[in-house]
Amino acid sequence: MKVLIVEDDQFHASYLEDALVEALPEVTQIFHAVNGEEGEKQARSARIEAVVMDLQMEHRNGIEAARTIWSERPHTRILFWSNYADEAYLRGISTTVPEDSAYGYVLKTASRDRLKLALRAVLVEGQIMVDREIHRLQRRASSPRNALQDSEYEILLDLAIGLQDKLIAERRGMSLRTVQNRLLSLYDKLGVDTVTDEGLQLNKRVRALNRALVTRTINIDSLDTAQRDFERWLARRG
Amino acid sequence: MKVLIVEDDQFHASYLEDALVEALPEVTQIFHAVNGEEGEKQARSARIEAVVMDLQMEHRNGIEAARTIWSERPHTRILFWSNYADEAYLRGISTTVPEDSAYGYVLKTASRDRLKLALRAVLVEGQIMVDREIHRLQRRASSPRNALQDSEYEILLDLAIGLQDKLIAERRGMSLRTVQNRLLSLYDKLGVDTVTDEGLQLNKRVRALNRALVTRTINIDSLDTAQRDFERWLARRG
DNA sequence: AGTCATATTGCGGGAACCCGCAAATTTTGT
DNA sequence: ACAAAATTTGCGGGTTCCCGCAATATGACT
Repeated sequence: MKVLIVEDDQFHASYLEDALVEALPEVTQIFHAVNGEEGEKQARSARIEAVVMDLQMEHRNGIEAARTIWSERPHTRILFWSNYADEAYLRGISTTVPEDSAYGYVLKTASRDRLKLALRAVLVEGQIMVDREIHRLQRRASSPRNALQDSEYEILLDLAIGLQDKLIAERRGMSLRTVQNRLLSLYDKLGVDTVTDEGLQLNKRVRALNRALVTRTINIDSLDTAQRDFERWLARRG
Repeated sequence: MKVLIVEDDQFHASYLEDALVEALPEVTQIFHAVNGEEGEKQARSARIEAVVMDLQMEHRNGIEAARTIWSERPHTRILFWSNYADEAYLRGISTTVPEDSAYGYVLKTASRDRLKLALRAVLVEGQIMVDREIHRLQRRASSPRNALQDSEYEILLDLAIGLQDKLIAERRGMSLRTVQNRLLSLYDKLGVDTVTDEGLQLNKRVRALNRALVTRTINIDSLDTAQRDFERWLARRG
């Protein structure tokens, strides 16, 4: 069995490799990549079927790499291994994972035993395994109150890359007023208090982005991704 | 010699400890802390004079911890050890470091040898040692063109936490128009192109925050810090 | 002292933003 | 299928934002 480790931090990579050989005797070969782009290449050329993937990486992040890997070989089993329980990454995963492929999500703070368990469950047994901490977030994200629905999340990203109302309306096919309504509920859900105790006004848009970042609803990677998505849309639009 | 390691990632902490005992035989005791707050406490209670400090931490980041440690014992030698060459952290350090204390800045991607060298240079010899990558950033930050001056950086933070022009003007003691001028040059220096190739307009404020984050001029920690600074100012203002 | 560069400030106007109100449309529940 | 609930949309107005223009103020250099 061939396993690919995609991880830019050398310490974490070697720790992972150790855990891997301990936990899975069936592993015959271990490949390494230090960023998403390289990960995609190796997965392709070595016809990898099991991957352990960091999410935060310099060149192309784990979500994007997973997306292309799955598009080329949908049965690839991918265990995500990340520092944070970060809603931005979660959304990326749940919209990406193919119908019948196995994946898992483990935090780097998990014990070695739990990591080994997840390695076996996902890479060998083909199960779905998600860290409880993450799962809590996922539930919150799918409960009605206080959580962003996908359409609101899209608009949040649009806002975050600096689109103005009119442009968002065009991109998402809504009227101007609807966009503004969405923004209102976004402000509400993000807890944007536009007025301080002293009655001072704040800039809502900036405040919304600020809150979204601080609460880890989005992260800097997602700004990057959203920007590229937008540019692709621009190009198609002509 | 007693050394305190402040680092929330266990792998990095143990790697650091290994390097420390290899490089500095004069080390007699090693203390550990997993966040800034705990770091401050240990430094105080154990009267630590040498610290290796991660910058990115959950509870209180390295800059803030260093600030209080230095305020209590200005001769403490601190080696910062961080993942990123991040301008936001840099500004924090250069405004914090006392006149006659030693410090250093090493990237986690540096080789083990370079780390050991820095450990000796800073903690034992009391020298200043800054990774070349960082130094490049520092120079760029102090060269006239294209770099933010401190007053612009302040305004960037104000913008980033959502203050409107009028409030910034009050806080910084300038006229409204001056604030707007500052914002203009800020937009310029951050490379905020408000207009896409297709002639579409973008929201400058949000765009500015976006760019500042993506170029690592500021980071999410600094949003947090700036917010607290603002609240302190609010309280004083009454 | 005098000249030139740079910063600060006021004024004014067009565009964007925030949002209340009310009508039209879609979705949901039974 | 029908009513209630939620969403979408248009209109309009009060703010805030962006910025050109021009008058002062401040600083630097000779």
